[in-house]
Amino acid sequence: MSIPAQKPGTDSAMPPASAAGLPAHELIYRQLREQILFGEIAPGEAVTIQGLCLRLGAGMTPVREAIRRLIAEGALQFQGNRRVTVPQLQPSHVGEIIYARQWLESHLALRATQNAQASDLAQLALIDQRLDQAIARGELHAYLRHNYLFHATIYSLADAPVLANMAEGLWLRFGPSLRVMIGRIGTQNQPDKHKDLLACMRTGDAEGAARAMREDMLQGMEQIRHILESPGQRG
Amino acid sequence: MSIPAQKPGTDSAMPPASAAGLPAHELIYRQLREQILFGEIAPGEAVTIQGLCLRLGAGMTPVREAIRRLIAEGALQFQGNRRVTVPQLQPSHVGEIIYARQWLESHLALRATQNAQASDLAQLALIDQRLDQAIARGELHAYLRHNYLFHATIYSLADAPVLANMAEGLWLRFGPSLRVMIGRIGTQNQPDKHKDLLACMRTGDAEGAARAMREDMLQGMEQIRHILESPGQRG
DNA sequence: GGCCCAAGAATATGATCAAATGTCTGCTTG
DNA sequence: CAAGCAGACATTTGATCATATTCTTGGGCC
Repeated sequence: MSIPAQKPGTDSAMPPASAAGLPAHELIYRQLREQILFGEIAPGEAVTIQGLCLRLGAGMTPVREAIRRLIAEGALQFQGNRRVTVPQLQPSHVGEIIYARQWLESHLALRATQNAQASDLAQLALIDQRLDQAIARGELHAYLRHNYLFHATIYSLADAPVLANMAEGLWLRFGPSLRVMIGRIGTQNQPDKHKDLLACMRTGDAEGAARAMREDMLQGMEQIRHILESPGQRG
Repeated sequence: MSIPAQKPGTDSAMPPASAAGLPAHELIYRQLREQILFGEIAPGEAVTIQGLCLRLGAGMTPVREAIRRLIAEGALQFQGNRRVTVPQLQPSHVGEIIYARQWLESHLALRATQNAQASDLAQLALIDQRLDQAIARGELHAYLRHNYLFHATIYSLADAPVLANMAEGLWLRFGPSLRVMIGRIGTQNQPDKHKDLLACMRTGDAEGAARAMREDMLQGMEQIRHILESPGQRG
């Protein structure tokens, strides 16, 4: 996704308010994206433009633009006759996503290992530590957010904007189902390969990092596939 | 307010235009997409909302939605200060796209071979025949369109919507530069592997089809990379 | 050369029009 | 007489437009 370029403003003091100065459609896009990835909106749920206008207290135009953008990214789908919903992930789609993430994420991890500075590794370790906290406390929202942040940080380290963009796009597709899966199984039963991955990155073992990333991804995706194929689809 | 809207049973004069009934933002999106892929708008060129409103004779809202969508797909980029342009492809991006298309297109060709019916193969052969005509006549526009159509048809045959979507998204990124490249080199010097690919598909040799597709892609992308790295970037 | 002002373009709002869905009523039929 | 279906209506929602507002930018003036 495109992080808007440095504010061409005159001053140097960028206030910590992250939401300052950005256009409304950008803010709405981010809010909706968050809610789809981590939050309130479940797979299969329908969203209405006017409902969002009320919920977010915004006008129609920015909401419409944000929705178009999310549809283009696959986070929402146009359900034929004017109805927009969060897509239900199909088991066959999981297979496609696994195939794509295998070569995307492993390559991104490889390149990130080659580029990573000590400060980057420290930041990743911090994120992973917070992730462990969220697991221990069973905090669903924090778990999802930090897990995503861990991967997204590696994407940005890879210095491969096109591939990173593709990988982030895939998160929007399986993210909602990931949330359902974790919500049902719990954060406790989520072993990850982040420690292995970080160890490889520290020693510069790019191939090993790629392998760890691939295994980490596979673990999660197979659980999603299992949930989707089991009876008792969401209600 | 209570004017009973006559049910559209009073048809009689339904224009055969295929573009009928679709919302304006969808039509504008398609027009812009065409123009970026095959047509008038060159890499680096800036597009203004109001300019498009005049050129396409549409209101602002549909134009804005179409632009957001194209930005999300990477066909346009948000140039910081409220300026929207067609991105200039960087040589490093070409490397990323090659890496992605290797996996994507070969897999899609493999699956398409497994799914293809005789009628599908006939349609592909027809497209390729028209492509050869365009090459022989040096028709740039027809060449680009049929080349894209050939690949897009294979994507749709693969029955893998997520991967096909990713592959089509990549076309929007290198399409404009492909047009520049062909425009400079000419259609004559564009050997393709389409005949090999079709032969493999006819015999059910999925692996061979994947290999041919990969080689076809590599030929084109390397030429794009060469053009980008050569002096005299277009202006 | 720097600052102010004006023009133009993008953002955002609300209103208006059209279409679709869901409901309600009345008629027909078993 | 009750139940089911059909047709119209009303409400909800999406699509589009005209307009106000803000921000950038370029030129003119001091």
